[in-house]
This record gives sequence, C-alpha cells and structure tokens, in this order.
Amino acid sequence: MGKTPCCDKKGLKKGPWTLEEDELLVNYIKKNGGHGSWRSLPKLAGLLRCGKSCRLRWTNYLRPDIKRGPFTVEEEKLVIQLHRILGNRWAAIASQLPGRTDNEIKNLWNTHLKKRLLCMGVDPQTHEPFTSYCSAHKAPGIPFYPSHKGHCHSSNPSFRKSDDDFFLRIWNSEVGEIISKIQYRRQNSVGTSTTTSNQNEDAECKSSKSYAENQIAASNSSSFNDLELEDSSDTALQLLLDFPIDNDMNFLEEKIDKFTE
DNA sequence: AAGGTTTGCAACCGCGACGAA
DNA sequence: TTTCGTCGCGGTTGCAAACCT
Repeated sequence: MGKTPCCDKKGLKKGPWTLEEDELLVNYIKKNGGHGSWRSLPKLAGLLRCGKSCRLRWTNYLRPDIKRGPFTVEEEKLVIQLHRILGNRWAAIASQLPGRTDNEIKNLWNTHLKKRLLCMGVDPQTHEPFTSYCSAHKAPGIPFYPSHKGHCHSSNPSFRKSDDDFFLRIWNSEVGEIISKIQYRRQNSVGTSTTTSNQNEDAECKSSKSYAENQIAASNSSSFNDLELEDSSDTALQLLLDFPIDNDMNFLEEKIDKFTE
C-alpha cells in the first residue's frame, strides 16, 4: 500500500482557519458544484492548506446542512444507544443524526457522555456496569484517571465492593459526597445562572444520581437489592436515558429499528 | 488579582480500504 | 495480481477559555 502523504506539507498553513480561507473554500465548492479531488482542491481554490484539512473543514463545519449548537437530550440519547450498538463508529452514528458530524459526536462522547456513564458506574465501552473497582480501572481503552480529558476521578474504595446495585455504590462513593456538597452549595448560592463546564459535569452526576434515588424510592414494594444484577446494565442505561427530561423512548426505538433493518 | 489547572472543541495524524492503472 | 493514489475514519493533540485556589 502506498503510504505517501496526501500532500506536500512544505509551505502549507496549519491551525485554525480564517474567515477568508473559509470563504475561498466555500466559493470554490459552490462554483464547481462539488469539491472534486481534495488533494488538488487547495491549489485550485488558492488555499495554502492540506487537502485533508480542507475536507475536514468542509465536512465538519462549512457544509450547508450542518446544524450547529448544543445537542438536544434526544440526540444525546440516540448517541448513547447507537454507541452501544456500533461502538466507536462515529461516522455511522453521525449518519443517524441529521446535521451532526462525526467529529462533533466524538467530542460529545469524550467530553460528556462517557463521563456521565462512568459516573453511573457503567463502562462506556461495553455499556455494562462495572462489577468492581478493578474492572472499572482496567476497562480497556478507558483511562480511569485521565490526565487531560478528566472524567470521573473517583478513587473511593467503595467501588471495590461488589454491591448488587451500583447506584448504591455511587451514592456511597466520593461522587455522592461531591453531589451532596454541590446541592448544599447550590441551595446557598443565588443568581448564578451561568453554566460552567464543571457545573455541567456536576449536574450530570447529580441528575444521574437523583433520578436513581427517585427510582429506588418509587419501587417501595421491592427492596433495593431486588434489582437483579444481570439486568443492571439495561436498568442503568434505561435510567441514564430517562433521567434528563422525558421517558418517551418511542422515537429512539423507531430510529434503532430503522437502523438495524 | 494572579497563577495553576481543567475543560471543550477545532484540527491534525496515521492507518486501512478501495478503486484505477 | 500488484502497485499506487486517494479518501474516510478513528484516535489524539493543541490551545483558548473557564474555573479554581
């Protein structure tokens, strides 16, 4: 297989695109009714960029059908479900979310959803609950103490316990303590409407937990331990998918069915 | 207020697939 | 059948902004 670089990198610009460059690229594609060969496009369009860079910029940001802005709860649900089926096939997942790009979904997963699953004690790769601290720690491809993309930094030994219900573990863990502190802080703080990344992260954990708590309280006829471990993965995912706003999964089933056909 | 740390996201890199010659 | 050129995909990095102490 030829492994020659896609373009001569000498003299090519790297880093963030300027508005002028965006314009040049968009105008060229509009004018020619398509991009043609990405390799030759930069030269033809008058850009000092690698063809790959042009393709990335176009497919992820300049394409007219791209929907920018935050993901909706429904979209997040769909991403989680699709990830469970497809794994890290970002392009395949993106194809099921109109207007969303693989890069965008990848970022969403790595910065929000993965963290949320970890907070719930669910392995983001397998979508199975962690049965012990070790399995969580050793989960393939999941840095439990990531250096750069920090997620759930729990080192609480309570994760070692093989409690039947992982929500109880979470509740008894450092995460639970953090959540309690946040709730206390929020009760005592007024008018902070700005949502910071940390607050969002905390909120994600909080939402997961408070919802789980409600579920537990609601099932007063059965004890906490009645939740079967075998079903805990599905239960956890269901809880996760349900907690934000509504419980309507119909739209999701429809999309999944369509996908699996 | 300042310096250090964390986070989110845009962008890049390299591998593998695929089609053409 | 083999080689080469190109593209798409998934993983990773760099950097600016936000946050924390």
